[in-house]
Amino acid sequence: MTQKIADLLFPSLPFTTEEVLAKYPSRDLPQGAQVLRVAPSPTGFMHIGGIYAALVSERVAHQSQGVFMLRIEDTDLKREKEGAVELIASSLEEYSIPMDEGVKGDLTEIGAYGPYTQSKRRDIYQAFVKQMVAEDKAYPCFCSEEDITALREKEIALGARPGYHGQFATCRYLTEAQQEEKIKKGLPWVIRFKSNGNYNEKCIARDILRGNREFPQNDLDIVLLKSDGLPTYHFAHIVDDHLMGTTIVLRGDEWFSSLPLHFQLFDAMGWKTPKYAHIAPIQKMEEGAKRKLSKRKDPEASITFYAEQGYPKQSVLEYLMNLANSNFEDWRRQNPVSPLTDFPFKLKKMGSAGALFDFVKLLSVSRDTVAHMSAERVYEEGLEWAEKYDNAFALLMKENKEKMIKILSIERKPSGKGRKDIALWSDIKKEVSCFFDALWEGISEEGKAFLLEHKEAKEIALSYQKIYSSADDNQVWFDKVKQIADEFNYATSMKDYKEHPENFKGSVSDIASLIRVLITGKLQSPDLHDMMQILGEDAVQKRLSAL
RNA sequence: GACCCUAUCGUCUAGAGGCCUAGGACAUUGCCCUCUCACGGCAACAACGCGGGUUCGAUUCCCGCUAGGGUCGCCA
Repeated sequence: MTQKIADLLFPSLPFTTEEVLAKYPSRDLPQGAQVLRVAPSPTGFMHIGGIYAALVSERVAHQSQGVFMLRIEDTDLKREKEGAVELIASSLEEYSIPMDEGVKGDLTEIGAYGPYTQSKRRDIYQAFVKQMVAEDKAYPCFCSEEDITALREKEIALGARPGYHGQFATCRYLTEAQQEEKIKKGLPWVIRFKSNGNYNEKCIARDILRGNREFPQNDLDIVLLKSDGLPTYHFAHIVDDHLMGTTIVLRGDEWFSSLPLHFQLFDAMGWKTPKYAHIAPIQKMEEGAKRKLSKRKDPEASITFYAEQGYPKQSVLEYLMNLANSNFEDWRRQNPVSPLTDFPFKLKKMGSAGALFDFVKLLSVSRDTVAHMSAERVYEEGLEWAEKYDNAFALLMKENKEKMIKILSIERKPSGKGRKDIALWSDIKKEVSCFFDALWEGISEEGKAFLLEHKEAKEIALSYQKIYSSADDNQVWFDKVKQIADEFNYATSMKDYKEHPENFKGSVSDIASLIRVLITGKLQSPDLHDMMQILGEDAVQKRLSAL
């Protein structure tokens, strides 16, 4: 009976649902393989939470010998921004999150279950929606925006639940003749789901992370197909994830409440439901309260923030992985140089409460990550960053490649137990500034304060200057520092000093610090002897006599 | 308003009735090491939101309360 209406609504579709289904055979995958996808909207903004979800999804898929897809959910033309798809695809590429199927940075698509861009799947959705109308599982609705607003007001006034449901779902009760008349009149329409749910009865929603939860059944006749002919999220989700063979739908928390609806839709189509995992959004602390990272208010919500500030991508990934599975850091200690992909990630170990993004911890993770890198890699990645965000410094780095690598090599050990002064690529400049006249900013505030505390700083510097030689090896170098210490009545051994501090003006530590301040401008630096070797005799002499 | 989710040190968390005197990491503090700063090592500080049950026993199970968060769109 309703076939007539279905034909009237969709007079010319290029294929039937049977033909579509035939083009999407079930996947031939090993036992236990999972198929996951990440499905962002091209809004021109790449949220850090999107990378988080993608990282986790990719791990689950590839660890199980499965498939990871990138699907573009562009069914809302109003929100779409130019270049947004490229941004999404290239972000995944930059963060080394490899996808097997989907849209690539150059906008081409790979994979046999496409297209992976929803706006290119319009006919597919329409074929299924047409079938639903024919089967009386969906119906056209001619309500205008004003009608819907009026309906809501009426419901609220009556104390009823808002929404298009039950007796309030006016278009549900239109006769076929009425439908036909309205269609022929050219009234705009949408297709709504004819829900058979009863709000007063319960249903069970299963979630991998939260377990089985009880919900009221869904009785909302939600929109399946919008007046522009594109599907809503709900319908696109059902159709795509069925056709593409998704086995686990990993998505944000905000979808949890839609679970009864989605189960109901799968059921109406006669399809097997995938498993679901809802993850909590990343939060931030503001005025003592946690709240979701907002793309409007929080620059750190966007991954461009991390790129600009110079956060190494590896560090961000390590931190996110730690947020996802807190035992990651234990594993990392045991396996300091293994690739991230060796970590046995467990979806079930993810927490269900929203995690607070902790920049102090991120920085700590990053220092550690960088400490494990070779000087060459630090140079290369640092240069890559500088070329985008600090041209002048990039130039200097390129002109002084060998010297830069020598500087970065000081106290750098493969074990990662060496220097930890670089967390961000933008830190490199500060750490090498004393080696280049163009960057040298003189003695820092703390350094000046230190010098003021030591009245005889100038004499010490001059005495030391006389005996310093760049030919000295580390041992000789330090013996000379001690010699100066002795000369000015500073303890040459820390032990002596600690036992009888009253016998000395200070310790060799003060002498070393004094030299360090004059040479590097700072109170902290990697190995002083090595620093002075690289600086060279002339520059050292100049700095020592600068007081 | 209705429905749903979440709740352990400052932060990320471990914990799935006795293994908990609640463990780890970051941060903080102290000590040690050392040829200086750092690195590293050791230690300290520091938490089960509140109230009822169930139980011989509850951080763990149940019920309230409270506090955060989410959903209720022709946005995803």
